[in-house]
Amino acid sequence: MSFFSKSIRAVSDIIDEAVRNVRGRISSDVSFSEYVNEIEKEAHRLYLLEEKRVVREILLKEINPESRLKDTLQKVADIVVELSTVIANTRRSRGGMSSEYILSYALKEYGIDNEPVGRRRSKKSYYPDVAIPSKEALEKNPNGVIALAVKRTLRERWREDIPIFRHFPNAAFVCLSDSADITEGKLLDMQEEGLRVLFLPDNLYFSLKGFIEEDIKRIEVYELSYLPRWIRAKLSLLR
Amino acid sequence: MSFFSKSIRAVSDIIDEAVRNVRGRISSDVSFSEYVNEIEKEAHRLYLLEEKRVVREILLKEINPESRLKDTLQKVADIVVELSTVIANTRRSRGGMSSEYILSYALKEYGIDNEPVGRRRSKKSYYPDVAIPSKEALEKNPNGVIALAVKRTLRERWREDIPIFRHFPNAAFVCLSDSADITEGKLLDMQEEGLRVLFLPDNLYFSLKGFIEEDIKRIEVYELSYLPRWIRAKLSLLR
DNA sequence: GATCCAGGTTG
DNA sequence: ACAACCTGGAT
Repeated sequence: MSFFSKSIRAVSDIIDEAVRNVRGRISSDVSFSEYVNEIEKEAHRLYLLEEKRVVREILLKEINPESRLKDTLQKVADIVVELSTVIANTRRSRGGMSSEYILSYALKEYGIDNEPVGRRRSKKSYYPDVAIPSKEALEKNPNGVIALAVKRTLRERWREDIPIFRHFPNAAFVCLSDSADITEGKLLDMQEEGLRVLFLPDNLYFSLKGFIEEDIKRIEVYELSYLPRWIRAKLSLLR
Repeated sequence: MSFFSKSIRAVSDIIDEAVRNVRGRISSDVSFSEYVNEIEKEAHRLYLLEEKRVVREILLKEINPESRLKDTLQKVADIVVELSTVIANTRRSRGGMSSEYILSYALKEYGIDNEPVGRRRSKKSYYPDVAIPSKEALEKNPNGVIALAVKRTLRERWREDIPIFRHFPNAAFVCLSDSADITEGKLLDMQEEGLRVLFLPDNLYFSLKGFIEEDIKRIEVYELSYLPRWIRAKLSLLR
């Protein structure tokens, strides 16, 4: 781990603060989708503040503050290039962690027992990101568990999560960011590749509702705010 | 496109120079795997030089060279953060393009007609990266074409390429970098998920040969140097 | 050691 | 406009 990443607050720290900040300012009748997205945005804002703070710290540590740029250009350029990789990949990893934690947290708030699966999947690489009610159930009772895969944005990466639909009869793919890159073409591809249950942030769902009702017959597509009710309905069937 | 990325030489420019440089220094009996990996490394080296040149250019353009760091810290930090995203993602995109071009180029050198498919796949998102003998054949004669998916490194992204094995009877996954992250666990997962033909750089293949022969029965795993011969054998069967 | 992609660039 | 890249370390 680099100096950069070990100087930044833990993901859970930032999520906790984001939750406190969002709680203080939203109304109690906010939808599940809005709640999740508000936390996500606030956590992102906090992270970027953190990031800039640490970058300034590193620059001051590595370069004499009295020096002129023309004399340290080579060194500054080296730092930029080296930090680029670390900053970008820290963002990636933590962005993903954040999504999983936020979804897990919000579901608990809505009374749904669940456990984030974490990176440690060893043998079972097709495991989901969030297990309902628990990770243990993934092993002991795969037919009685609800398996959620979550991504902030999609790109082509949604394909990586298709296997959960073959391994768990009750699975769903959750797209978290309300500015995620979901398109009609992607929905058609998802349908073709075996994605079976999809939750989209409310705004994205409603903007695609017409197309979905017309052309997507083999995926159950729902608005994110329906997720807690969908889970409860599934759980009552599984009981 | 940012100033950064439009100031860097085109991918094909760098590959061309890399090929010239490598040609001038390798022996004529080098293996296909070594040839590909030498080009890949030289292209990478040239790219990093380019990158640093452009970073220096940007710093000089954005910041007064006479200024002291303590007076421009905020601005330098802003540039670092902003450039991080661009630099890292330019690397990603171009790294991928380079792999596809290099493989395509090397196959042509070995007398095998092929066409890089490019990003434009519109409807057919399960298309491969390199089509033999042509992109046109992907549509017109999917059973008579050889479809290659190529990645520099794997991470979990190899899963994205599994669909080519369902869509093309003659398909192979090619792992290009001789320091790619291939492991025994990944080979087992690939086998489980339906990857059927895999080419690994010679060094990686031989380091895993024992495990492969013992535990990987449902993937045809070959050393990269065998690829041209494998393609010719397939082509003669398809004819 | 598998998975993330606080994601812009590429064609 | 859009799908695919991951010259990839952090988690």
